[in-house]
Amino acid sequence: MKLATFNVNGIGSRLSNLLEWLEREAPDIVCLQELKAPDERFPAAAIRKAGYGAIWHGQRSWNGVAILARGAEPIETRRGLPGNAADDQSRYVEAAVQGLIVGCLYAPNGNPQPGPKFDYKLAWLERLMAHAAALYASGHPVVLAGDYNVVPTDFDIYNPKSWKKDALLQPEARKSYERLLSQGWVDALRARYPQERIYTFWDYFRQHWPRDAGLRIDHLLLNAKITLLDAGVDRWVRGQEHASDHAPAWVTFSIKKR
DNA sequence: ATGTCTTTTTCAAAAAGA
Repeated sequence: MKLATFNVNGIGSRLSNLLEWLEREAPDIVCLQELKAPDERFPAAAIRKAGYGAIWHGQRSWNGVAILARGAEPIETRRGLPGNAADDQSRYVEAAVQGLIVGCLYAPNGNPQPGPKFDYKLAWLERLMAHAAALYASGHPVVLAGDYNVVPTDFDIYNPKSWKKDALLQPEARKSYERLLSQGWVDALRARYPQERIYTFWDYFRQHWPRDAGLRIDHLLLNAKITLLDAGVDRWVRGQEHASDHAPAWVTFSIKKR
């Protein structure tokens, strides 16, 4: 089983890149973030034609998340994180698919910090943590995949110097991610590559992609019911014409029998 | 401070978020 997460940065302008990637890599399950489209503009027909069932939680202009399943229909188990009924940003959707629970998330960026956006980010991560604890303990195999907007350590960025004040590197955000992991989750990319630098995002500025000046902010977290087989990043997608600023990250795994 | 891209309002150019 192969599950991938891909921040597309606009499903409307990225559809051809997405379809080419789906055809070439054929992941079984896909988590998408930053659709930047309301529900009625999700390209369900094109995705179905590519062989995928889908659920989505869109929003005009910003955010938006979706879960795709090759040759199957994801069964939605949740839309939106619990814990704040007033939160109307589309950043979480969850489904039962292929025998596991998949949580697809797009954490707040949090810039500028300090400020209300950073406060919202930390509060959102707290809510994620509370829900993740319940999922972890549910007895089901669970994968939590998406754009966490957290660079976990200085080893997860080409050079932290110019990002020291960025919300993605703040100690509070890093502590949140660390506390989440301490519930028992396996960070698939780091587990697979303990000694290598591995990135999932290269911003559009300052020639970051040609210089391989990347950040690791897209993460795939596995609970104890899942056995990690392999993981990686489809870097070729970032090198395409008209690419998103993120590349897809993926994991292959099996589900434990007991 | 800057860099670049996407979306929205509105139908060109600029603002805002990332």
